[in-house]
Amino acid sequence: MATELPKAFEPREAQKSCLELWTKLDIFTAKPSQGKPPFSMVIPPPNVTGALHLGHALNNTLQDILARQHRARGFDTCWIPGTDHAGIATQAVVEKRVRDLEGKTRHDLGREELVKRIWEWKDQYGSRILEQLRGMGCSCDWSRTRFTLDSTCAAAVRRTFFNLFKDGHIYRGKRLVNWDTQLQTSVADDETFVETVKGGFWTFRYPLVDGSGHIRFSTTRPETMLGDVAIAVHPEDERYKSWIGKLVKVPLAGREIPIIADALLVDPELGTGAVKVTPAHDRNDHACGQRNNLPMLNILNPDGTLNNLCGKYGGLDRYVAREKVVEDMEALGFFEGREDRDIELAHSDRSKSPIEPLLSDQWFINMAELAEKAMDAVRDGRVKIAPTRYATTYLDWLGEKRDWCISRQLWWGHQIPVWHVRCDKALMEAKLAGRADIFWREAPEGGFHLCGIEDLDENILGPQHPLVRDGDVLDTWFSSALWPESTLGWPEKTDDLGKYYPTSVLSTSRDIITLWVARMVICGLYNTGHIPFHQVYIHPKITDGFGETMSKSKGNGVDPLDIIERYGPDALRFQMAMMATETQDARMPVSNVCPHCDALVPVKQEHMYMRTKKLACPGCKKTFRPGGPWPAADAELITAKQASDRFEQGRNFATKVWNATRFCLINLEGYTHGELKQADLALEDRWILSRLAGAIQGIDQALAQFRFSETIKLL
RNA sequence: GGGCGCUUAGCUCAGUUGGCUAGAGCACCAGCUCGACACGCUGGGGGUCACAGGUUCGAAUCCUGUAGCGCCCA
Repeated sequence: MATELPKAFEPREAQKSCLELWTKLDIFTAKPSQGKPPFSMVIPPPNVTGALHLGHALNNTLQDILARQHRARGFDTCWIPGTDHAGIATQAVVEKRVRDLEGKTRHDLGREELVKRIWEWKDQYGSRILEQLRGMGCSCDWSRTRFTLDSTCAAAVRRTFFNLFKDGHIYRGKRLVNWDTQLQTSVADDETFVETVKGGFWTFRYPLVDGSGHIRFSTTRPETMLGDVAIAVHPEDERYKSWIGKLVKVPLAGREIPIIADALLVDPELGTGAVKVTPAHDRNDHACGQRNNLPMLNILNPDGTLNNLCGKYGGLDRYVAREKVVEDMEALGFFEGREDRDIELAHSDRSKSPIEPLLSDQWFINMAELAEKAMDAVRDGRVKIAPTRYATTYLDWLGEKRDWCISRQLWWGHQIPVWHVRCDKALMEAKLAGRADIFWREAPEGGFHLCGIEDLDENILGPQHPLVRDGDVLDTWFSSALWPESTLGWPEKTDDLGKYYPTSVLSTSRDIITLWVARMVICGLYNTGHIPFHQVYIHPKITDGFGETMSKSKGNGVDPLDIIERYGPDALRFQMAMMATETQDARMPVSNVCPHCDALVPVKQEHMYMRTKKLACPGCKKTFRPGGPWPAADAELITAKQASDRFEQGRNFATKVWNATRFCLINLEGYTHGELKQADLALEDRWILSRLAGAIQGIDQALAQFRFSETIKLL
């Protein structure tokens, strides 16, 4: 018993021996055959692209506290770790590497080769996240580690899609996407940036068909007149009230379109008070088109030229056509003037070319029925959300029942298991009769869609009718939405699924309540008939010293390993739990550690977005690069680690515990363990024991309410 | 534009159904080389609880309004 501890607490040594001990004892592996009651959680899978920052550290610390508390209280605890393939983000990273290193685009490589490269990249870098989790001391069941693209998850994705397709929840529809005309692909909103460009603001007029006058309107994109299907005015606008319902002529298209009333699209104070409506090429117009049941006329080819709907303008680049359209309108006397204007225009991150809103074919999940069931699960209390106010976010969003667009024009992800074919219905019926693993139905664009549980042979209908697989992949959230059941082995009836599903607690960030939490409830209910988790805990967010959330693009994330290296994992965890208060987000002002003299140099707001490439230490005057998610090491400048004196409190607490233990061990030298009788105890000993019992009780109560900060104080 | 949240000490934050003199850590000041611990111990200064009204015996806490900040959705 008489082991004297070293005088100072060395977190690094302690961490090493703890990790070894934990591994040796294998205490984190859940064993469903044990008779203990289950306590299970799934980790919100971080993107394989990114390193973890303090936001993850916070969430994972809180989950670890819950896991360890339940383990200590005799639960069979199963905390499943894993990572997310993060379609767009990951593909973009690897595409950029290929472009930078080899000067090739993904089209040069081809689909198969690119996907192979991404897997290689993932195998190389994906483990970093799991190392970070281990380094933080997370007590995950590593034997059950999953990846959203591994075979277990793939089986769940396939089965879910097949069932949804068969049950008629999946349909093909049109949607406006951000189209990159140079790369000829759609890009996500967060892959675009807005830049102010010099443009024009043209005013034209269309003649009323009954000859009673003209209606004037303005536009920044004259070429879209070729796709106009209506002119909208405000229903209360006295100038136009009597014109609503009348027809006007679009001179260059020879089409007659109605004047309609739309209070949402039109601001009567702006411009002429009349707006042209091009529902296929503008977001607001598209919404207006849907509200008013207008046709959608697509006038663009994928390469940014006008298509053959545009008559003599067909084949012209949209910008050439713009000039031509203006000229022709002027020649016809319908042009009223042009003024210069700065336009806020979305550009593609990758090609830097202007984005065109374009209508394209996509796959959707119909939310009407599925969303209602997910709402019921929260309304009747089967799924509890803490803090309770976030239930509103969840219910409001689901209440809109907006259909979920699940197709993405990418190569990295679960490819949509639908094959297109054109042939006679009789052939389909003959060839596919009795096949329970294939479901088919007529496609709205003609021919048939076939969905298979396994990949389909393209010659299944004979060589005259080859199947063509849909090239799109599923939205990353589709596979994440299955995470609670897929990680436990569904659709197989595994022991894990029986014991650990539904999971006990889901701890996550509030910004994905809709994208992730709601969809997990939807899919969990659909797949298993049961909710995926009993409780949802929404944790606060860590922001930087200026109240801004940490993100990769802002460059203000802090690597937990920097903190661990300087203060130790216990300090990190202590501080994370300390910051997890009920009501608000917590600010974490950080400093760069001068790599030369170890001085702390506070991070300032102007260092955001990695604009500052070089800093001088005010102490030793030497220069370094501030810490951040840089893509690569800098050959000339050392990159600073980051630190914050906030963590000293945690470090000091860890030292205090260490020394108290040391004190006990020194005093217990020669003491043999025996039974304690309350009567023998001195008053001060009884007091200590009662305080201990009180603290344990208080902590259990606080944790049951997810009051982590309270817990730390009780310690 | 709609919704949610926040504003308490120099800094970061607690303050649960309204109820003793509004608390903690860091920073600051003073004193402590005492056998666990200076990454420590003891003590101290520091607040018009964003602002303006209201309800109440009593408001940081409840209500209304104003301002500023943040987030989500359009």
